[in-house]
Formats: sequence, C-alpha cells, structure tokens
Amino acid sequence: MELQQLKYFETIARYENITKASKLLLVSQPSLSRTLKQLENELGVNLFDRYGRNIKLNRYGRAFFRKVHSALNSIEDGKKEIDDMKGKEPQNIKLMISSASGLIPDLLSSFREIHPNVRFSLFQNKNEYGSDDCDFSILSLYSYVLNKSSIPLRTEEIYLGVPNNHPLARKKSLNLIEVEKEPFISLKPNKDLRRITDIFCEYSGFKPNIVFESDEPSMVRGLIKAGLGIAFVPSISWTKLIGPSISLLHIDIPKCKRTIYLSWKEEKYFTKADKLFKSFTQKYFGNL
DNA sequence: CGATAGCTGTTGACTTTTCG
DNA sequence: CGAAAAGTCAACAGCTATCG
Repeated sequence: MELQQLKYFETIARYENITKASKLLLVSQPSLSRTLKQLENELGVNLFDRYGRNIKLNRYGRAFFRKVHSALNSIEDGKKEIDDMKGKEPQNIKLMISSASGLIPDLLSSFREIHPNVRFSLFQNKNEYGSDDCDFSILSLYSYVLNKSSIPLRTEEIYLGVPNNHPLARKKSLNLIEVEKEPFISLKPNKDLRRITDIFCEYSGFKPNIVFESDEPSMVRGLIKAGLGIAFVPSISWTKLIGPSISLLHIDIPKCKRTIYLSWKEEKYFTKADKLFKSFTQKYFGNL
C-alpha cells in the first residue's frame, strides 16, 4: 500500500467521482481507476459501489476514508512540525470563516502588521470535510464547536435593526414576539447567524416571515435602509456595517446573544505562527 | 418511443518513469 | 541495465438527458 494510492483514494472518495479527482490530481482518469482497483484488491473489498457510470462509497470505503483522511492530515502536520523546527519562513495559516466575516479584514491586517511573514488562506464555503483541512475556524454555532478544541472569543448581543422611520424605531427595547408579523431580512439558512436567530424565533413561538434572503451582511443592511424589512444585527461583528439610518433595538425576551469561537481540530500541531495567531485573535476580540 | 449525444468508468496495448 | 510500476491513449460499455 503506497502513500500515493491513499492520496488518490482520498480525493476520489471526497468527490465520489474519478474524473473530477483526476483533474485535481493532474493525472489521467484511467490511471486513477487502475490505482483504485489495486487498492481495492489489496484490501480484498470494494471501497465503492459501482452504479453504471457512477461510483459511491460503500461502508468499507467510508470507514477507510475516515482513517486515510486523518492519516494524511497527520502527515501534513508532521511536515509542518519539521518546517517549524527548521525555522522555515513564511508560514501559512488556513482559516475557515463562518462568523464575524466583517471583522476578519481588520483582524488579519492588524496581525500582519506585527507578523508580516505569516500568510493566510481563507475559506468561507463550508463543506463536509472543509473545516478539517483548516488550521482554525471562526464560528458561532455551539454544535460545531463540540468535539473540537476551541476558545470563546467574544459574546455579543444581537439587536433588531429597523429603519429610522419605522414605528418601532422609537422604542428602545422590545420582546421578540412583538415583531412576529414583521417582514424579516435575513442571511441564507446555511449561515451561523441565521441558524441562531431562527432558534430565537422558535423559542418565542413563531417562524420569521422572511421576505429577503442574502449571503451578504452588507446587502441586509441595504435592504433595511431601503425600508424593506427588519433584521437581526449582531452588535460587535456588524458594527462597521450599520450606519445612522438604522436604529438598533435591544431585545428583552428572549436574551439574544451569541458567542464567537476560535476552534481547531483536537490533534492539531501548533506551529509558531499558529500560536501567535491564536493569542493575537483572543486579544483582538477581547479589545473590541 | 427510439435514436442520439454526452458523460463516466473500465480495459487493452503501449510508453515512460522509477528503482534495485 | 532491466523489470515493475505508473502513466497515456483509444476503444468500449453502461447510463442519462434530450429531441423529434
């Protein structure tokens, strides 16, 4: 069993598609098909079920994939550890951003002022295995933090943002149930903030009437300004976005808060750059 | 409904690379 | 150098979607 076979298998398994894997790996498709078959022969089982022109991981394949994936990650960590020992510069940090994306540019530029040798690769589209490949994730969904190592960076209140000319704008605070019938502007359902605010509404006993959905906080702001609805606005992560034309209302019931976490995979090896970034990020959020 | 085009994975024949 | 491994190309088989 060769390391290369395992790398090939991992890519094929990730996409469940040999052609796609072959393009990524820069080898021909038949070559991958053969390598996979060799591996399967050696293991004495098929790792994929073949359905005509398609392949799909079977139970053997899924079990094997988990081990291979973690083994390959471990090897990557080992390489980093050696680079670190050699004192090789610059270093690269892979960062997954699920929350507080508006704060990231400032965080990173402040960090790079002090540590210009550290480079970053940023990822925003979560996928099943995505965050495993990253050194760190910034996120706010507690369920994602489970089973990982993490530290809370900051807890922030979540306000209700309404246009200044809205009747509610005169109030300072309210109970969430009061806006049961209001048109809501919201992020897409895959966003951390959206999932949390959906839970707030559910807790209050209603389903928000969402009339606009966007990927972008800045679009949400624009839509509030234009008077098209109201929206949940996290107090710290969106501060730079919200101008004077939007009023922020405190929500009394329920308590609307979220915590932003920095997380990493448990067995992760911390390079010098990783350690610097972790402590810097902690301080940065503490000072906001 | 069948013909057809377009994918995708497998296989055979062959070439290139690797390694003892 | 020479065998084995790894790769390529071309042909083929099986499936899906589309179109008249």
